[in-house]
Amino acid sequence: MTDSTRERILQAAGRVFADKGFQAATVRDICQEAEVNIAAVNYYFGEKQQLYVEAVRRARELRIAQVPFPKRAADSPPAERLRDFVHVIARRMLGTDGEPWQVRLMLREILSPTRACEEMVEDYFRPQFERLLGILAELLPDDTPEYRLRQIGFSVIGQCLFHRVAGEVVQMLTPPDEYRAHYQPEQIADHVCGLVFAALDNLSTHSAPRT
Amino acid sequence: MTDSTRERILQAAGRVFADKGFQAATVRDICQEAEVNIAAVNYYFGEKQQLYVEAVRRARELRIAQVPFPKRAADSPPAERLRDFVHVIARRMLGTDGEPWQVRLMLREILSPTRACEEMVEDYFRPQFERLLGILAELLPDDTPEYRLRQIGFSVIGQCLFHRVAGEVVQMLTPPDEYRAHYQPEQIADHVCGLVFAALDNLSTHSAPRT
DNA sequence: AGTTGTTTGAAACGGTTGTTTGAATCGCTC
DNA sequence: GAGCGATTCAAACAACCGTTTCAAACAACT
Repeated sequence: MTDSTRERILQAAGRVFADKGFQAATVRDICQEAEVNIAAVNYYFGEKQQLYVEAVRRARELRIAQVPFPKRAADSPPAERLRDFVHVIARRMLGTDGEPWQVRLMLREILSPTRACEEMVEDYFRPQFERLLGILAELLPDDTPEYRLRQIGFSVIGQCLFHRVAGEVVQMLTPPDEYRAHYQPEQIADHVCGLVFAALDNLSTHSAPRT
Repeated sequence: MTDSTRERILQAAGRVFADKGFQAATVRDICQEAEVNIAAVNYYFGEKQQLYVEAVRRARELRIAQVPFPKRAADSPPAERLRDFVHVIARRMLGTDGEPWQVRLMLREILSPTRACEEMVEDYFRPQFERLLGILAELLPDDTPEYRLRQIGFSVIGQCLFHRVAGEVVQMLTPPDEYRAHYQPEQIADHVCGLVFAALDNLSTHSAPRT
């Protein structure tokens, strides 16, 4: 919001932490990026660790604001709501709109959680995941056990997150023109939707899953 | 193989690099873990960077040796070969047999590739991925385009890798008893197989994928 | 035993780190 | 404009980093 010194430090810290990690990022790097004196970090945040925690929080806030959920009637068909959901999380994770450091910083926390992670899970991931489970419950037979809903939910998220985690390896394994043609966020979301819908169709008609 | 100084350094380096990252891991940490003098690192590897590269390579070699592919007739049904494949990569990524630092070190390379990554992709990921594509080609209609095979292949791997990347977050989002009951590597593999087989069934009967 | 090349050891080097200091500067009220 | 708290600045601090040094210990062969 305000373009104050404190805010400039927070965003510069986000960028530097995101592509170097906590240890490798130096407060001198961050302060140079923010065009601020070195002592400002200790003045505003006390220590490097605290700056990191607040930078992670800010990254999450900015990212959510950039790609909000579309307004849609709560009684629209569940298939449509699932499609919306996948597209939104794909764009949040992979989208080139906004700045990439925000998601990369969050990803670091997912991979090796620090103190900053608990807050991110409770305030952000959990409500989002509950929303997904609600949609899946409508698409599957009523007797589907909770644990299967969760497993399928993780499969949906996992397929999207994979391209954020392993994007560079995906690029090495895919011919360059094919990569450019088929690995935009929207297309990945479409593919995930297609695969999941196909599976759900089958799972809800043949009620017993394969063993 | 040999329990020489050099080998002890390599494995200690793997452990320390895996849970601290390249920068945060100090050669003093590594040498203390390996019970060798600090100078030994420079004697055997010249510099820290080179030690890192060789530690990543050793991690991969050890991990592959621990969970080999099962011998199976090449003309066995493709569905069976897919099941084998998923179970092997799930056990390699998530399995508690062997030591966990090996996979975590490889994961760091996937997330932010350094020089050590190219070799890992070409020698390990690419042949493994090609094997998967070959199986998928047998399970899908002949006119399925290459790019769709690859997308589905990434979906298979993505669902498994997710539990390695976000395992700790999954644990936070799942009731403890449910987690213990349903998130062992074998069960995750079974779930992925179930979902993928259900989708493939549907995609190969209704030849045109949903748009 | 003596010689040669390889491996280990303790100590030190220069450089960078996070953090602190104390003075200088700003923004404001009386 | 004097006073005062909030903010910025250059400089320095001790601690730690990767790397080097060089002598001691070892192994193998004549």
